[in-house]
Parts: sequence; structure tokens; C-alpha cells
Amino acid sequence: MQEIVVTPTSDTKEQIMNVAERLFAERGFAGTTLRNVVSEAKVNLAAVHYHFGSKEELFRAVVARFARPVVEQELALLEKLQAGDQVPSVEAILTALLKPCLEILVQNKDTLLTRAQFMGRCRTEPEPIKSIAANEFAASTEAFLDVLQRALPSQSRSELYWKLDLVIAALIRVQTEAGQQEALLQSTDPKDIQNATEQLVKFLSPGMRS
Amino acid sequence: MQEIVVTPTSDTKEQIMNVAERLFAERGFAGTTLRNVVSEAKVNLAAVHYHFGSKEELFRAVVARFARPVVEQELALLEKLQAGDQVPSVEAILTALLKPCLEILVQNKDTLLTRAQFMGRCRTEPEPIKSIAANEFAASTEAFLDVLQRALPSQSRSELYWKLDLVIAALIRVQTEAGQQEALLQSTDPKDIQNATEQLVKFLSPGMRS
DNA sequence: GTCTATAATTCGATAGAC
DNA sequence: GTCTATCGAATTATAGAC
Repeated sequence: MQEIVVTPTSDTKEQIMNVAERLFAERGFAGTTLRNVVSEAKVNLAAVHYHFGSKEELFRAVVARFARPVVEQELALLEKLQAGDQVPSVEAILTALLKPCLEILVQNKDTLLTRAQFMGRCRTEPEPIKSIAANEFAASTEAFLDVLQRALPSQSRSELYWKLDLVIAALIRVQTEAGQQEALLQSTDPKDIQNATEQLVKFLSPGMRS
Repeated sequence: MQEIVVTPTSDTKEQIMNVAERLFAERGFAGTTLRNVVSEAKVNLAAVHYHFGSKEELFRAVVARFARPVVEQELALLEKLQAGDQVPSVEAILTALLKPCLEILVQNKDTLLTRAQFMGRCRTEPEPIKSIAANEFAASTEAFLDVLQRALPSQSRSELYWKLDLVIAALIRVQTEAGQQEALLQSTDPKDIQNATEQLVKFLSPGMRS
């Protein structure tokens, strides 16, 4: 009798994505070579093209793998926040936006802060890399703008737009600088993440109302 | 009688730096090739090495040319702000930080986006490029931290550090997005700049205190 | 100072054996 | 699926004529 073993992703494919995510985060897309990736992943150079087709497709796969759970969680939190036609507080909205992004750090201790740096890197990459990442996050951005409009009806959508944009810019900066000296986010300790989230919400919320 | 003509920089050298600044801003350090630069600058490839020695030294020169006048003006404004041992308000400090950057960059409409993007790039480049830029701005960063420490003595220097870092991140984001739809800064009209500065100060000041 | 020509590497991608 | 070997193009940097 034959044993059926489910292997959704080969070790090689996963290894490539893990190393690529870290190197893309540290050095950017252009600054990362496939030879750097395969060297650290201890796989053959040809394996990258066999599994992904090209360097850009590899980036696309890495973005999708980590962005989709984040967006999914953000939208779920927003849905929950508006249950029963509630109008959530600014603090609650910002927490729903920031917390999933910051908490994803704690999931895998090995990746430490590289996922955070990768997300920050995505927003500063030149085209066409930047758009690949932006498209993955577009759904949650629109949803947050809608909720903010309901929580702060006296402000124009334009005003809320640039304010939300600056909130995301702050989030990305916190992630990108995570772990460095005097940064807000120092470790993957859940208590540190919780503390950073609260301080960031306190820093940004008053400005949203003014 | 001989006319003494002062030519501090050759046309070639200046042309290379102008194009390099724009390409570094758009594509980052690794994403920019010297052939891209000399092609658009319409100079010979060897001229880069003759004038600068290497790609990294070219970047160093571009950073210095851009950063030094900005830092100089910021330090002068800070000096003036503290005349007579005054303790300036948070709003006054932030205005001193934001206004020169927004006004200087807007002086030349063509270079607005480039210089803003370049400043943003400098903060997200991998080492050792990042440190080259950080060192150029270190003096003004330290000075602003000192004044903030006097204005907000109850907060630790670490706290003020990441808050100042987020203020600068917001400034860069406003500059980078300038002119785009629903952006805070829409034009180079002085009244628009004044308005954007005030709104940005109002958005950020409450968070500095909390 | 500016140019041509080229050295010396490195890059992404592919062909084909196993 | 994994490997070796390699292609063609691109890269930074130099040498040397003018």
C-alpha cells in the first residue's frame, strides 16, 4: 500500500524564498543577485529559474507569500471593528492597521525583523517592483480610508488620505528601523511589540483628529 | 590686464552630479549604473572615474553637495530659536525643521521631486551607502534632539529619537508625494507651502508631547 | 581633460546530461 | 528536479593616445 505524502512546497523552493526575502529586505531588489541567494540557500543556480522562471517572478512570489496573510488579517479586524454598524474610535482603527503588521514579526523568531524590513523595502523600490508590492496591499488601504471617513466625518477625504499615508509611512519607518539602536521596536518579544504598537497609536492618533 | 574667472566646478563634473542625483533618487545606488549616468549626462564614461574615482565616491559627492547647505541652514535656525536661552515650543522646533526643507526644495520646481526622493533614498539604502548619507546629516539631527530634550525634559532621549525620526519620515513622504493626487503639498505656491507646513506641524506636534 | 579600447568580473538566463 | 557548463550581455574600472 502506498503512502500518500502531501508536500505543498519543496524544500528547495521554500529555502530559496526564505533567503530571497531576507536579502531583498537587506539589499533591495537590484542589490540582490540570484547567486547571493542560491549561495546562502545552498541550492543550485538553475533551481531558481526552474521553480520561479525569473528574478522578478521570485520577488513576486515572496511578496505574495507574506502580504496576503497580513491583508487578510487587517480586513478581518476591520470587519470585526464595524460589527453592528459601530463607528470605531480613531485609536481602534489605527491599532487594527498597525498591529497585524507589527505582530507578524513574532510568528517566526528565525526571520526576526527581516519581514518588517522587507515590507518597508517594498514601498521604496523603483518601478516596476514597487507596484508589484503596492497591488498586494491596495485592498486594505481603501478599506481603512472608508472606515476613517466614518469615524472622522468632519474631515475631507483628501485630508484623511494624506494623514493615512503618513501613518503608513510611520509604520514602515518603524519596521525598517526595527532592531537598530534607539529604534522604537527593539525585539520580537510580544510585550515589546504590544508596547511599540501602543506608543505608535498614541503618537499618531491626536494628529488624526486635529 | 587679466580677468580672473572663478570656475569652482567644471561643466562635466557638475553635469555628472546632476544626473547622478536624479538617477540615485529614482533607482537607488545599486539600481543606477555609471553608464546610465554618462549616457544622460552626455559625457564620457571615463570622465566619472577621472573626476570622482569610483561610483561610491560619486555618491559621496552628491550627498555632500545636497546635504551641507540644508544642514547649515537648519543649524542657523536652531541657533536663532534658542537666542537668549529661550526654550522654544514644540511647534516652533518642528516648524524650524520642516519649513526650510519644504521651502528650499520648492525653490526650483524641476528639482523638487528629485531632491525629496534622494533624501528619502539616503535613509533606505543598504550599508555602507546609508551611513555615508547619515553622517552628513548627523550634526543637525543631534542639534534638534538637544533642543527637543530641553523643550520636553520629561521624555527620554530614546523616545525623542524615534519620534524625531518619524517626523522626518513624514516630511520625506510629503516631499516625495508632492504634486500627486490628494497629496498634502500640491504646488510650489508659497501660500500652499505655508499651509502644508502648518498642517504638518499640527498633525505631528500633539504626538510629540504624549 | 577627453576620448577609445579593453581588461576583469559579474549578471540573469538556458541548454542538455542525468 | 538537480546538476554542470556556458552563453551573451552588462558591469566597474583602467590603460594609454591625443
